Amino acid sequence: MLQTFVDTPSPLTPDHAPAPATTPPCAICRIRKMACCDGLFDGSPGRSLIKNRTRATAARQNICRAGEPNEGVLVICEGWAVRFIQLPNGKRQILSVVLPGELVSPAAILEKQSAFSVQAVTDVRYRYFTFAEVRAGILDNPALFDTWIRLTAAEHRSADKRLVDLGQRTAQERIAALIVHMMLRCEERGEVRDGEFPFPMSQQQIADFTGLTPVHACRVLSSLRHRAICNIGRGVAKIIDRGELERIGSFK
Amino acid sequence: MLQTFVDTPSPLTPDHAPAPATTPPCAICRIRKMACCDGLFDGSPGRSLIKNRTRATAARQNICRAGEPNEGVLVICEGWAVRFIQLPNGKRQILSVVLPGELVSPAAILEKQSAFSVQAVTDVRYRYFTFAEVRAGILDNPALFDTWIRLTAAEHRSADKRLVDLGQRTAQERIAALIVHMMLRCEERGEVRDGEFPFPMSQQQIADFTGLTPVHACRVLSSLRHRAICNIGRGVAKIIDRGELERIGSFK
DNA sequence: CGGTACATTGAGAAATTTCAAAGTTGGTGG
DNA sequence: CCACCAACTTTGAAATTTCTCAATGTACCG
Repeated sequence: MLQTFVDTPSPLTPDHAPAPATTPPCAICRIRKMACCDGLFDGSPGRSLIKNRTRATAARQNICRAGEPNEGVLVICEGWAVRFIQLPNGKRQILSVVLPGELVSPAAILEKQSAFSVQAVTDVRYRYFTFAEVRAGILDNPALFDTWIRLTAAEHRSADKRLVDLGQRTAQERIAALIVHMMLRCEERGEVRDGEFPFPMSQQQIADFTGLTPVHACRVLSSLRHRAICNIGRGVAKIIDRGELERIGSFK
Repeated sequence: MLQTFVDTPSPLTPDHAPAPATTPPCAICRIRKMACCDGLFDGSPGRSLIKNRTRATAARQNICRAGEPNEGVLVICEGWAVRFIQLPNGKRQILSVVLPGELVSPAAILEKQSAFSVQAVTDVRYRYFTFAEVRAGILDNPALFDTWIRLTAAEHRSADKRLVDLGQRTAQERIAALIVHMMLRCEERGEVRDGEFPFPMSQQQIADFTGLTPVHACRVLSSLRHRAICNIGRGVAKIIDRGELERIGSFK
């Protein structure tokens, strides 16, 4: 797995080759300045990230499963991951998409047992912080406390928005909203060029996120493509008519 | 049940009409021992609830609206309330049902501007704590910190469950899940007798919670009634076949 | 009483799912 | 380099779920 990650960067990994896991990756982390881990931990030498090894999981593999004891607080260093809940009948709901530099779930930071699973969308590099580190960091440092409050509140607002999405909006609106949302997040990271950005989610994953069947997700994507609004496929999203896409995807 | 409201004026009352309550309400609060406010604040005399007035809002009126500056941290003292988001097109999604003794949204505890609205389902009595009180309380007292963490994590797990509900389950399953969920919460409060408990939500509210139309919610409720599973109406839920209801409502 | 909000019912339309089959893609081993 | 395999995507047709519109019935309140 690790070998896969180091030797065969997927088409979606940045031009700069990913660091081998033995190099302190945070030192060269492209998004370190915007990453939660930077604000949360790099300041205190004793708790610096650098001494923690990263791990890797190949695309489409699970990083952790609901019900397993948590190893600590999970942060994605590189690649896309999704947080999801699997039902006994085989259906699953993707709860959120996690990008590099983000905590997988700020609100679940002290949960000893996870209520959700996490899957790698692309090849992913990630690391854990121990509960003790995180708890002490937050209680020691009021600024960290506020940062963490802000992250938790943001995650919560985002969950509320998703509820509105799933409860009140059509298939097309949900898919457009997902594309717009990912576009904005990629834009912040400087990953959008000529209206194109990495979009590694499969149609099955898009369906699991939006609460649709893969077949219907495919039809909606075809329709968006056919109407020259955007073209999603092969790991890349190309936005053609941004105004129209945002109009469809925004709350009405 | 809410005799104190008889003397509050008609439904045309301004939303923030204060309750006439001269009695310190927490002293007689039936659910005080299980309420978040008891654990969070009653211990410290300087911040005791007792000196804060409660306010009242009549059934079907809004307690606060999204976008308005928050007055503080909202706790429901008596009655049912719902947290919701209203879309410009008139649709709305109910995010959660809040019962007496509960914080309206633990994760939003320090948000100066609310992202959601709150509506009274029944006549409701409630109060605010100031941000300063809450923040100081949490930072001063590690036990409170942990309590609050737990509340936030629970709210978050609940939001995730609702996402699964809205994304993956049928109308009948969602409605059954709502009924079972409220039954369990009422059971904890000792409000279930002979399979009956208060259920003041209108069909419109049930629909807004489950992401259905009121007409379809009505059909599902009729079906449950017709099949002798449960009978929802006139503010009361009567559970007839609990096993079957739980089977329908639980994750499959 | 009379009105208003809420609940129920029917019929047809629209959105989404299901099932099934065929086309594509990318990776693997010969 | 090619053939093959597995996973993913696309398309069609029919079934199902849910919505919309419209009309009627019912409870509660002043």
